[in-house]
Amino acid sequence: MNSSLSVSRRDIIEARLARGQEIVASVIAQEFDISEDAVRRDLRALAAEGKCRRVYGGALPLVTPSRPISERIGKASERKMALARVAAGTVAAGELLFLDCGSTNLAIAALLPGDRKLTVATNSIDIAAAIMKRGDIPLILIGGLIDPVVGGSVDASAVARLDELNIDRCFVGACAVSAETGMSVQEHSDALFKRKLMTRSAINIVLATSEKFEERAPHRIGSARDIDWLIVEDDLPSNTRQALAEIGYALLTPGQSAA
Amino acid sequence: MNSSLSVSRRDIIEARLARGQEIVASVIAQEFDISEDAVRRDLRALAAEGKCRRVYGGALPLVTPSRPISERIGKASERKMALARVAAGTVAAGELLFLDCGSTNLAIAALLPGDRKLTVATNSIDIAAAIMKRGDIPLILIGGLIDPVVGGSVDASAVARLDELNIDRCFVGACAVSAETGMSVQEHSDALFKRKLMTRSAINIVLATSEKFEERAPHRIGSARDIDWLIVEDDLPSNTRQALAEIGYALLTPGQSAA
DNA sequence: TCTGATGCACGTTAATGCACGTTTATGAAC
DNA sequence: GTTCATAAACGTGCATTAACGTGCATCAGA
Repeated sequence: MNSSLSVSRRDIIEARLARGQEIVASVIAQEFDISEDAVRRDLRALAAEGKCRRVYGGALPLVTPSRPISERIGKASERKMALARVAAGTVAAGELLFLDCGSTNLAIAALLPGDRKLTVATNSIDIAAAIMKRGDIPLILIGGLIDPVVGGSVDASAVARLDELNIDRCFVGACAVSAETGMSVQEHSDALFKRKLMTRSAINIVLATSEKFEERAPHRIGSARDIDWLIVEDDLPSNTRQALAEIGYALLTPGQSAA
Repeated sequence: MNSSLSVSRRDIIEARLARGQEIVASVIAQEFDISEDAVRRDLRALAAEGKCRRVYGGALPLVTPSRPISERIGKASERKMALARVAAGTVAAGELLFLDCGSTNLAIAALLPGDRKLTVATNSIDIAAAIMKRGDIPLILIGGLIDPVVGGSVDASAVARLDELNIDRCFVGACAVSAETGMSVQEHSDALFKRKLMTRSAINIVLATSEKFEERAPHRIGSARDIDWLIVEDDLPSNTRQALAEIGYALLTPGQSAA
């Protein structure tokens, strides 16, 4: 790739930090095939410019509230970011990912590792914009008539396009989740799209903030046997968590993933 | 012909930079079988012209490859807005419009009248985002593999989708325009897409700021007989304007439209 | 002859990797 | 809970390599 120029390498690191990603020195060293000394020098320089916070083992983005406000406004809460970070950590090199519509999945777009030859497909305009802004991940857009509520295409034409993809890992959005009724969404066509989508993916993952367990929605898209992982927050009540586990949901949480 | 050879090499480097590619001096030297000194001289000259950023080992495009289009969004200058206003004024009620990729067309998205039962189709992520943000115009998105330079899908899959649309009025983007060579763009696949696009639309309109007449681009997309209107700025030199008119371009300008 | 592009020689500078001693985090032993 | 050992990460200095700019000679085309 474009690793031959040291300045562009520093630009790449800076872009990742600006995106909110953590930088691990040893990972960068391996990715660009240079010694960790060189990486440390880059990180030191970036920290000197105030672009990041230097920590033992790498660098952290500084969460300045002064960043483009428009970017932060609609941006996911810290809790969604935590779920997204777990989700981004599950991806394997070379996979074709699908990011379904949804604000939590939008957070994933910014946090995906940039060094694993991933490809991202999506039907969401916002997620497409986020991936394109990164510039380091090939993007396949699923077109069709845009549903203004969903913020992406979920019509028959979009469903038809799914047959052209062999998805490795799919992050499915859901409006409401419960142990009893499974996962549901508001729109009928959205539900049709998601059901088809899950059949086209080897691995299906749903991210659900704790609010999702309070919500109800009319159109069911599936239950435990349809997905491989359910990523939930640390504060989800243990009885809810137990109920989910008994029905067969494989749970992941930020706390457990950090360990 | 030595000098013309040299010029063409520099043009090639410049075109690559314009496409967002990074330039490695040693690679160029080997590719053209010249010494690195000559390459460095080229890069120094380009940097002096403000065409690139000189770095140790080569050169980087000024706008980082990651955000080619999104950077330009901000400066949808008043001049582009003026062209876009003329364009938006041409639409008739009930039409299916197509907004091709391009910052000028992005400006149209915000200026379209909201009360004429329009439908908008586009292959541009940024334009889709703009239309969706309005919320008052139905939107059809053309999907496919996203070309990061173009900022939208222009691959074979996108071209195939065009057959499903009967477009009433299409605003086609162009990188370079001239009376002699017609309208051209940087990317090959983009050119293929635009040529097909124009055959699917009853009316084709191109918006060209005056800079477009100074630019050159490799891939021709058409000439006077392929479009119905060419919208240009008021300050376009009258000899250029006359040359265009003689060849058969039907011109529209903000001044004339205001009258 | 003149111009401009080129390649080469020269001293200079930037980026890197390695060696060295120091600091930090972690976990086991007490 | 404190102490201590250990390994990983750290910073610094240094040598090496690649790229740099400049000046100059050369060569082809005008």
